[in-house]
Amino acid sequence: MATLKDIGAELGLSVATVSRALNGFPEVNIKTRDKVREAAERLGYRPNRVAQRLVTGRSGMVGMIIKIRADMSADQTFFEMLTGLTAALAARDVDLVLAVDQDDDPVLPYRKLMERDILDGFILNAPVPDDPRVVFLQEKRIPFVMHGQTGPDADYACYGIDNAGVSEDAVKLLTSLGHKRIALLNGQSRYAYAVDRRSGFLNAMTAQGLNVPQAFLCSDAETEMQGYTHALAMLSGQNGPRPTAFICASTLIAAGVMQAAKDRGLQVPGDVSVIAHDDALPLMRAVNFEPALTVTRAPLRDACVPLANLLIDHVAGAPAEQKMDRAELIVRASTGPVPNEETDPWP
Amino acid sequence: MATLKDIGAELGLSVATVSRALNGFPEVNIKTRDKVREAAERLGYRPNRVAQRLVTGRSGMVGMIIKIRADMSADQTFFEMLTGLTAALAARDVDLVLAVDQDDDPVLPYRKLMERDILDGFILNAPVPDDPRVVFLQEKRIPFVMHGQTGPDADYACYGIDNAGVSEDAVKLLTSLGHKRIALLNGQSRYAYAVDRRSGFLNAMTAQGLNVPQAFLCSDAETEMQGYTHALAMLSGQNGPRPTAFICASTLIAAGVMQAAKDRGLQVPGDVSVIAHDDALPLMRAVNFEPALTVTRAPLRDACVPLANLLIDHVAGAPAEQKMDRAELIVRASTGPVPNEETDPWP
DNA sequence: CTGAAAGCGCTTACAG
DNA sequence: CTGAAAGCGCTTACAG
Repeated sequence: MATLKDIGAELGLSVATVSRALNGFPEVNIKTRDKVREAAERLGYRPNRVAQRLVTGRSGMVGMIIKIRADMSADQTFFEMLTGLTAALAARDVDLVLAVDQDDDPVLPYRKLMERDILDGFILNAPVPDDPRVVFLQEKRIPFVMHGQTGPDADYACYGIDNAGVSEDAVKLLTSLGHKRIALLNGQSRYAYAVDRRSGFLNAMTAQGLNVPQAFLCSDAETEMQGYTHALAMLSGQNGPRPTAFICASTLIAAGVMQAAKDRGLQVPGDVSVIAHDDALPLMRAVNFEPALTVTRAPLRDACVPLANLLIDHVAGAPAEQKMDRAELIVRASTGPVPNEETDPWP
Repeated sequence: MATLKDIGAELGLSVATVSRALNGFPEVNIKTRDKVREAAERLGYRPNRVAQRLVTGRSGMVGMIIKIRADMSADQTFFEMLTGLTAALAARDVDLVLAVDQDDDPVLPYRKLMERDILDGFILNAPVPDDPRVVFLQEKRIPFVMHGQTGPDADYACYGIDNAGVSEDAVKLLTSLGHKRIALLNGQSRYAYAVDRRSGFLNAMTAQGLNVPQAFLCSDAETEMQGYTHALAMLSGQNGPRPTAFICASTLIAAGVMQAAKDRGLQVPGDVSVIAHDDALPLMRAVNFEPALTVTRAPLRDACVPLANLLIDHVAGAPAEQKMDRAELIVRASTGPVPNEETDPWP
């Protein structure tokens, strides 16, 4: 393995100059710089990360701790994040170390990893209200970034989409189509995103002068089966009027809803409109739905770049930054005008 | 953060002596050693891994590349391995870096990671015949360990269970109970373990003088649904005689088989015996089956310790070693004597 | 614009 | 049994 010294010897330059040239320091003579780069290329030089890390005092590694749930519906999400984060971090020469949380105490795995003293910071996900991990890491002054929006008052680095906005966009689209009886099939209420989606939904409905019966709200695991079960119950009409539209927390839930509509003999979007939030997971493409699914779209993988950059910059000393993006509304074929009550098979 | 120098200053010793004491070198005076250790403890000393790595020339990190399949049945397995490997490696101060294989070329992700020049070696799994990853890594002289047995002639580090033996044990148990018509619901035939299970099965049957009709052999994804479907077909009796016993590649498949038996109105083990290989995944416990499942048992997590140690020793210069364990046969309630042909509901 | 030097925190021959 | 010294490969003030 070629080192700076080898290049220096080759060119009759000091390692200092070689280092500066390779790192693009402006004071280096441009001809020198080019000579150095050419030699580095030719000798197959690659910087020794460990040496760089020793001198900069950073390990170049960040950690992520994943919680294993019996609910395996999170897996696609996990692999998608893993793929994206690995790439986004690698682009800045940072490696990701994973650990599995097997404990009841949510803070313990973070403590254990820090004791090994090899990490510069952490990436957290699935924030909950008053997240104990946040309290712990802030107290220990350990850099981290949170995936997910925990409110504008967050005093730590975080990136996420505007989840209240997701619900607002869906409600606006549906009400513009005349829908009044709109159901929300939400994610589990212990997660911040589900809380935000719910409040965004209720606020938007209220703003339209619409009232939401309790029976139109549910929070559950994001599986196809849950979507199916809840939609089937709501569409039975046994607990009062049926919804004419569903806002689904995920495309997986939407798949269940569409099956339920079918099993009830209802057309989408003729009788029932369906809109879902789309994390753009490769195995569940909204365009391939029949009919193609209207979505609020925010590819999970896209979140990885800001997450990686926020964390790396923060580790390097930049202040903790909060960043939020708005999901994109993509209208496809699963949403349509509210059905005419006269042609409604279950008036 | 306290350093060796700090401890030396505290005690009036050189960093060399402190280093030796902490690393348990035999030449150090025992009193000195104890003093040093006490001071290290008191000052909260923890060695700087990066510095250690620079001087030893190793990164202290190994990689694993995971392939993402549409077939999500592998997930439990993945998380189980991740958990076990992380722990087993951490016990020897090695970190695991994960990457996701998104490419068609199975070798590309290994090449990419090596170019980043941060890994000491790799852990591979799911070997296939003439594995191209093995060819590549051997050619580049990159240390690795394979999870899975690829034959006694392997000239690289590997650890796995005796998969032919798994089938042999199952066949021996079942034939000792009088079974002659035994079906094998195997994993996908592109994997080495499935090949070994199959040949072990056929050899053991032949050794008993028993013949296996083609209809009693199948290779498929290891899902409950596949177990259900194949068992249901075999138990229909439409393609010739029904099997009286099933050997299943996994407990998940066995769950499907037991459901199929139930749906056909058959008792386990009265009419049909079921035995499965059990990786001891936490979410699919063989003891909780109804009836409790007879298994060949080899907890996946147990494999992680030898894997980690084989790799780390190999990285440190030890020769590549092949190690194989035998699964444990645990007889529970799902296997019983072959049914009397007279009482057999479908003779 | 470039170089000599110090230093990051450790390990390990080499002396004594 | 212990210490002084060199060195792992880099970065970065400090001189010139």
